[in-house]
Amino acid sequence: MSAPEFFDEGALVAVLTTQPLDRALDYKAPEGGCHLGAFVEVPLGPRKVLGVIWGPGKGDFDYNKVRSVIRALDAPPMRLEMREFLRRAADYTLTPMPAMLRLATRAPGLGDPPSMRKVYRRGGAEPDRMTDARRRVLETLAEYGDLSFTLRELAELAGVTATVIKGLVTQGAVHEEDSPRDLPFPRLDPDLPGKELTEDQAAGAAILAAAVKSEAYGTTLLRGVTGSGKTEVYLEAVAAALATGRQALVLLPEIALTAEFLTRVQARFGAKPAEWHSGATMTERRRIWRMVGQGQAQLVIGARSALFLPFQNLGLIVVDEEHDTSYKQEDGVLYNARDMAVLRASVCGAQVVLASATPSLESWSNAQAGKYRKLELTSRFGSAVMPQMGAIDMRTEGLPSDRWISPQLKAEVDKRLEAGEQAMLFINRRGYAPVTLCRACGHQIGCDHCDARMVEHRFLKRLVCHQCGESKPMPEACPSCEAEGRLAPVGPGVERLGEEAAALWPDARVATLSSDMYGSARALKAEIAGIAQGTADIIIGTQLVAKGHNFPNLTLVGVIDADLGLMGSDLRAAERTFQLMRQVAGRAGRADKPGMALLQTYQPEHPVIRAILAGDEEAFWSAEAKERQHAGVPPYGRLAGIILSGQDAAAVFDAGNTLARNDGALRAVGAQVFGPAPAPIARVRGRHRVRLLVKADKSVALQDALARWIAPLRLKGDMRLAVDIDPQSFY
DNA sequence: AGCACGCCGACT
DNA sequence: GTCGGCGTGCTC
Repeated sequence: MSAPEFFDEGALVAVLTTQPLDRALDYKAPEGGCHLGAFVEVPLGPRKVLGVIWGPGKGDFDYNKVRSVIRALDAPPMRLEMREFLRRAADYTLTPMPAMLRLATRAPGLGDPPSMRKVYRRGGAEPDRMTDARRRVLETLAEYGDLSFTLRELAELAGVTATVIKGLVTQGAVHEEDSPRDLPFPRLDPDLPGKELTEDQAAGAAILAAAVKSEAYGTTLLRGVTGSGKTEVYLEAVAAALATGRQALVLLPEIALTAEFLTRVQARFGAKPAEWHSGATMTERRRIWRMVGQGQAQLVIGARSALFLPFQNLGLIVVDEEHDTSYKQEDGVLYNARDMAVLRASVCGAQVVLASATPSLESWSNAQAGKYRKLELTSRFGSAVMPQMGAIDMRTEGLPSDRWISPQLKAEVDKRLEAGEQAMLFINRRGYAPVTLCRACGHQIGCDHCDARMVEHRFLKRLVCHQCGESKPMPEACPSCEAEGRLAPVGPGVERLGEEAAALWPDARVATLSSDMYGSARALKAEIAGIAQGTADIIIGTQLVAKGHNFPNLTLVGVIDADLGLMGSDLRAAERTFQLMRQVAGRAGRADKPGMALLQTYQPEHPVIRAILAGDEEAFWSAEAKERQHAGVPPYGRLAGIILSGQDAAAVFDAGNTLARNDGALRAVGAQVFGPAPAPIARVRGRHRVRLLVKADKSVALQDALARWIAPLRLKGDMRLAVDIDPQSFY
């Protein structure tokens, strides 16, 4: 027995709102009735709130008190598969449904009638007098044929003021009309010839295209080293989806690198796709949300939240750089976009492509177990080869404590400079120095709100907390002992490395790339594009440069501190270091020149460093898999974090202890609790945080047990509890 | 999330 | 008396 698809006026309907209520509420269907899944406006207390018709009403509320839905909004109803996706995502992440629904309704003016704007095109009449300015306007319009423009566009193109155009409108020579502001995206043409593919790539593309055409769920792990043409291959899967009239979504981890990507999409399909990210304006967001819902955006390139757009006919989701940690949302609703992509695809019968040169151990083991199809691209495009890799043993380099570029690395950079090639020095630390120490009393400057140290940013002339974003001017005197002029930077950051490089190579052009040094993503994109064209000889960069940019003239990558990330208790530390090193190394020698990658390390015999140098990925993954299997941790066991936070440290800890003591629901399924312990970030914006870790066997229905476990806990005051399924950060 | 209700301490 | 703190509970 299936739910009715339509409810007549006055019928009882259950409405899920975006307000944090724990269940749907009954309402009467509005005048004219409403569809199942319809976006509606309902009265809630004194307010009007957004909701979705979730099903027939339960009828367990005093009928006389049931109020009516105000109106159904002008948007296609939420599809069954979307509701199913939200429900299952909520179950998996233990997120309340309203919070899940909020993710799916993140578009402003969702119910507003289409907003209009004035556009201008050639009118039938001729102006009474012809002037230079008027002629330019008419010529511009003639040049572009039937197209129409906004006032501003036309004025700019013709080089006239708005007054001139308005004058022509009164004469009838230019026609003014209203047009919907939210325009459909230009059609993408999947039949345009793509880049020529190698045999290897063509075979992979054919497999993916066939999978997409099956219109059934399936996940493929697409593995290929940098430059192996992963993008070209999965764009053929996109082409297959578009050719069968279905929509496609490409998720990217870092919005800063979409410029290059968009160019490639445009080259393949002849037009730009929709671009969904946090920096988009309200207007853009609304346009994309609407057009996706009307099927008039065929392809969306986006950050993780694009997963919650109202696709009508989704056939393919690509998760590029699937191992990237930024796919894990770390505040608000805690979800991993990679996993949710697989869930969404399985619900709507779409294909997933997880693309990476260095997959996560999770995906690797799923492929190994046969749950995912495995596709490998082995040959590199063109004549480039993988770089020659080597370690620099820092124990024998004898560097002073305020210098980080070893003589050996310097010598190699010198060679590149002489040859007119580019070198990159990589360090995964933003700012100037990670620690500011008082030489008089030993005090380290920390954040007033968090338990993190403040990082000096000389570029901004401030101390910045990388945890909460708090910043303050660099003080003259020590805040603890008030000694003046004794504060000293300790340790390297990307800015300080840039300084050292500028001193070592005074005649070279040194470019320092760090996300916080550019006012906007646009400025950063422009800088990166410039560097690729050769505006710098030495590139100093953070994380940012490890991600997918193509620098054709780059032949040397030096990793300043390859040991960063090998320390600590993070279960994924080794995996992450391995991935990062491989990616950085992949930057070198992409085009027609052989590359070299040098890792500065104090522990050259460490298994991770050795695996990287040997280039033996299978050996690394097998060893790492064995370790995790032995420890019973993901992906061979299950982990969940419980984070309690509040103003009162003692109360938060007490609540944690209460939870830990009453762990019957967990023991019943054989799960263990560890903690409470101070959370990885023990204090954020003045709130104390305590974490418990729950570890269980892979076969355990962990979410159910967790829900039963935390249900009896009554949180007082401002205390909050968040469940983090599959936590990513451990320190 | 808001907002009302209600139960205690400090004031005109 | 009553103003206002914020803990508790409700919203169809």
